[in-house]
Amino acid sequence: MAVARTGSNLSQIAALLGVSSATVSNALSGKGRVSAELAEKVRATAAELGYTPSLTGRALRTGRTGVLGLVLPDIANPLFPQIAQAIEHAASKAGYGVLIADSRGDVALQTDAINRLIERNVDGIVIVPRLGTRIADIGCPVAVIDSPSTPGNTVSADHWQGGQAIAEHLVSLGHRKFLLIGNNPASNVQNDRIGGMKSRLPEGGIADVLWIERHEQVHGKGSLLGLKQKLDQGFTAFAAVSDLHALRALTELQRAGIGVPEDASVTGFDDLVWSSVITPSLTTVRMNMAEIADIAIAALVRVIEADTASGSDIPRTATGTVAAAERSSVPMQLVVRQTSGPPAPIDSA
Amino acid sequence: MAVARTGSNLSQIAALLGVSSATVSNALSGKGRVSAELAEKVRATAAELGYTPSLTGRALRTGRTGVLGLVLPDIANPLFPQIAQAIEHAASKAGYGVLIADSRGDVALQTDAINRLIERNVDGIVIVPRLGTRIADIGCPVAVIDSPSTPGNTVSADHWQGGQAIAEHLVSLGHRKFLLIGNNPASNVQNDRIGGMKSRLPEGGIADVLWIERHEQVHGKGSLLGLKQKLDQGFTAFAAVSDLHALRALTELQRAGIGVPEDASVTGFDDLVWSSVITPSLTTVRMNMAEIADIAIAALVRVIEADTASGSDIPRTATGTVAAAERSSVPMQLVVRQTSGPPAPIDSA
DNA sequence: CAGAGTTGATTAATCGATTAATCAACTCTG
DNA sequence: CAGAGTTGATTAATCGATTAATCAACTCTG
Repeated sequence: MAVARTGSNLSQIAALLGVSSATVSNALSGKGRVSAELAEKVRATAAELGYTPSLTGRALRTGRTGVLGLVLPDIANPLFPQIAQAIEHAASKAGYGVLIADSRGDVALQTDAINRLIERNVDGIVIVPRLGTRIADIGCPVAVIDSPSTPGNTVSADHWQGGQAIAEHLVSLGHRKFLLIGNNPASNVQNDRIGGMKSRLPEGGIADVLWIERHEQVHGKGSLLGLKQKLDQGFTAFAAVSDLHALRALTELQRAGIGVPEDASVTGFDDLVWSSVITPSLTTVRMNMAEIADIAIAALVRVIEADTASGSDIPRTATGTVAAAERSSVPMQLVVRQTSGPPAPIDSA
Repeated sequence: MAVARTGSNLSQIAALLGVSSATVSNALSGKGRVSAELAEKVRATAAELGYTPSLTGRALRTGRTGVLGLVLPDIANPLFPQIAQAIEHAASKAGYGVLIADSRGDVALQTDAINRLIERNVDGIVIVPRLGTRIADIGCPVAVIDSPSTPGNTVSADHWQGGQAIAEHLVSLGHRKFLLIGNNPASNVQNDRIGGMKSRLPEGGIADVLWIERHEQVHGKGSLLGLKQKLDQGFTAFAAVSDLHALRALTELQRAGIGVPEDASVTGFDDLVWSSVITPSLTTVRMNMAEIADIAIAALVRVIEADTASGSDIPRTATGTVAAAERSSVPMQLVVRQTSGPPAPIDSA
């Protein structure tokens, strides 16, 4: 029944050296009192045998699995790869593995996903909540990556500042009449981005917001956004809250024979993989996911280790805390490419 | 030190009922001999206490962690979310968790990623290998999702048949001169797709292949593909091996003032999220990822369970087998949207 | 009704690592 | 040189679940 593992365990090393397994454990962890020369011998034999500690054995004894859960409710989110990669890398550096739990885009299943992770005894959870979802007290340390304006947010990109950066860029090019394209007004992220853009409007500037979900409820899914008419109304800058919607706007304008960027500028958010290869390539704003992930993991690990240190007398509910970080927002970076340019001279004919 | 867990374990239930923990274990697993009424009482108290077995304890004893690893070396792959979601769902149905390991797009790091998973004692690994990588004997059960033409492939979409479906569609619309757009000729998936498309060429049909990576080595990254000239040379159908490249082609054509689909048809592969919202929406081919994942997980679980059943006397190397499935390819499905249409009438002026 | 067989439970070992408690052998110090 | 303190190790319990081995109490059968 016992599985043939990589071969070595503590007692094998111990037997080989004629010492107790406790001594081997102490030597390798550097915790107990072991003479320098014996410790060296232990390390040598461990290396020779290719010993890797059984995380299962350790987990059973210490109560910590060394695994974090990652919950990304909005699977359709094209940022998924970037986020997953960054989190995995940051966690791996901190000595943790990452278990994924998908909620198939369904808000109700988000709780299921979280429970599945908890059943597997994850030490903590990183969650990028679906729009509007409040993270209830879960009973295990959590780091939330959403937006700085969300209560309980651990760390996230500074979407507001990103909006400002895009708006400043467009304003400096001479644009005055903006169509801001969002998807769902319930999203904190989208609201921050739009708020940031609006906050940098020049005097006399105009910024209408087009919410795609509302538009589609009226005109049907995948319908045109009517950007040609907007252009005729004098809008020259089409600033979307995501590259996804920017792409939609760009192709709709191109299809209508409108030149980008000569006749209209288009901008996005997120710098998705294809943003740089389309023609014209997309001006956008990028988040520093690596840094966000590092901060989130660091904050989470801090809570986990504080939990363990404080011992078992603390009631479980107290451990259901949302991790806090000193820096809760990371600046976004403007990426100027080809879809933004000065507005066409006004047709004063 | 002991962590305050959800509260209940086998011995607590046992103590509460005044029986031994072995009996509780037997009652819940249905393995040993337990009277029907006692079994019922055990189940009732277990439910009452909200007992969930400690997977760590079980793992230590049985040598199986109930966790699978997922290796997706090409993180930039926009299919990532779909794949991860499908695998997680299939694994979850089979009672397994999914640990991710990212190799940051680097082939060399693929091995690192795999080793990290093995150190965490995953029971098996699902891998979508990076182009051209052969999966060496890993020392743990593996399921490979690549392409039917790859040796050692467990299951994958039938990329060849997908290519045929797209080609048949375009041929039936009247196209005769195709530009097939690929990225890297070392990719089995891309070669299958292109091979499939070529195999359905009508008599006298022409199909050139444009490999983007080679093109960019000459003309620089993100450079134009020169599709306008191709159109002038009589090419009417631009069939890419991925939606990503189809999007690149589409925007390049649109930017050059060429109407899609009136003047040229464009098709992709994969049905990525944005394919349906761009204008015109993209004709493409979709893989049935849910079914592929189900088959892959089923095959993997079969190997894992066979391993365990056969006991520990079998040398470890024997367990490094690639899982095989009865059905190793799953048909792709043509999705006709707006970017494909009949070719423009020949300018016989 | 003796002996075999069955039923329903318990005992005790085990998976690997960690760690508090203990202990033997030194080394000091006054 | 007795007693306190230190050093370097071992002992043994523990985390939770599983399971082979054992056992007591029945129920048959010839």
